[in-house]
Amino acid sequence: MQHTLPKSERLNSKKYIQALFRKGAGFTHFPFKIIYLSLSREEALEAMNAPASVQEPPAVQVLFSCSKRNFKKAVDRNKVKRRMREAYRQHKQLVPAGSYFLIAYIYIAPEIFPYHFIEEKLKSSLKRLGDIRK
RNA sequence: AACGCAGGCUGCCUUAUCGCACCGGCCCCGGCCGGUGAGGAAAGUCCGGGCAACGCAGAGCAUCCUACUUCCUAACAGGAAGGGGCCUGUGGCGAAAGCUGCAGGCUACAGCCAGUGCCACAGAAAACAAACCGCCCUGCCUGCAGGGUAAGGGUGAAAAGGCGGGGUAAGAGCCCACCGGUCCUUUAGUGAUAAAGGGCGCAUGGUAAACCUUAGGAGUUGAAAGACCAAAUAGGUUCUGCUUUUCCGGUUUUGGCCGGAAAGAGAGUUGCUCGCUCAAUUCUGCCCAGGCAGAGAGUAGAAUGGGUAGGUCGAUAGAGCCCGCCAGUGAUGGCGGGCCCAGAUAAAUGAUAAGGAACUGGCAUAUGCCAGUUGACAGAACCCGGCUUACAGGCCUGCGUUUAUU
RNA sequence: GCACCCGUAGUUCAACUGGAUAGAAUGCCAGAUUCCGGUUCUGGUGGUUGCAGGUUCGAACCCUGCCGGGUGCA
Repeated sequence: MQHTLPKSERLNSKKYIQALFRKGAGFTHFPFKIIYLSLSREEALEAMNAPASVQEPPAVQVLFSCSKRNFKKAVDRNKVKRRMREAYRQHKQLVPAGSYFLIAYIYIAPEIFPYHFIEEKLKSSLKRLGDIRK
């Protein structure tokens, strides 16, 4: 499996973001809050916003966010989101394939942690997600 | 040399691997190859434009903004140069007050002799005036009355030009010299203004970041503007207010028809007024010859309810950047040459490693070795010109203080 | 992205559109009342008027720049 994270694997549909936050289940795994939602294949395809030529949607569409309340400066928000995205890219093979999912990672800690801490925490959170799905 | 303050410049570089966004090319149509990829403030959103829409965006009033002069600019509340005022340092003259040269800094700096308002407390009095103490004159009942007086005291942030001399009963620009003020003239300057001369004894303190006056300027809304494509749906329903008019001409459908003119609820234009533009003005019934009622239409307001949550353009070659020459004190402008430099849209710049460079500390002092750090403020969102604010370290300039040397 | 509003004791509000110790309620503290607590009464406490400049003799109020909080807009 490749360590890539193209646009098709990132959630960008306004409609499905709203659906995820309204209907999705979630848990807290410090320093993240994780919300996930299971989809059918057709829904996953629509959520991609991709051209009609694409037939197979990715297993997971993910989004990363952090609150403006905790980080007032845009630089800090960008830094946190980039670190989360990098950690997810390195370890996304931990999510087992088979069904279609939307996942939101929300950073809830009030301070910025170094990359390796975030990486470890994200790894363990992905394992926990896999257990839930079983 | 060290420290502090102010201003300006800079804001680590190179390469590799993995990954992200855009552009170009190839082709087996989703992969490969190549290129490019945050800032001086991208920030605050405080000014000024471009651009776009508003049915044509005209006049007056209101409202808001600006305010020494000249210039620069697409424009500006920005910038440059200059003038006036204030402050600091230092030198000269002088007994002092003060005057003046040089250097630096600050300056929302039009008008309170157009008008109005305000100036608490204190004080006699806070502005066409006015007598508390004091001073002087007169009268007599010898401590009171009448009068003169703004030099002195006291109050206050501020007391009716300042200071000296004359003058006087005591005083007072009452008179005079100097300084200040104001008006006029001349000269210099594009101008603010400056200098000189003359008139006026000068009856008119402060406040316009108080109302206001004068001069100049501003239409409103902002890319969630706006244009197009696709999808969906219902320019839906209910209630309330207002309007739905008049005249002229023709006519063998005469309670009708045709043509013309005015009016017209209301809407749009910036808050108001005018002006301009748009604008339903129809049908049926009854009474019987111009009225009533109903429906419909237009319009304003309120309530209630439904759909979409995608894409393309706008949108990245511009008042653009770099170099040189010329004009100008300068901001800036002109000419020539070269260059293409982010365009995302739940929102692209990250992670890791190596080398160099810089700084800090230690050993040691041509300089080498070892260790550590690469840090501050901060992330484009239609684009420009400014302003303001934030900023580790390094470099440069100016000023001040201390120490050392000459 | 754009437009707009508001900052006064710990809290909720005043302060005559510039005038002197910035008030009131509540809260907190102490005392009185009670066997104790509450209620009630008395006294006290608490403020860099968000911050920094400016205008003025004088600023919570006027002007400028920052800081913080909030609201609306397809």
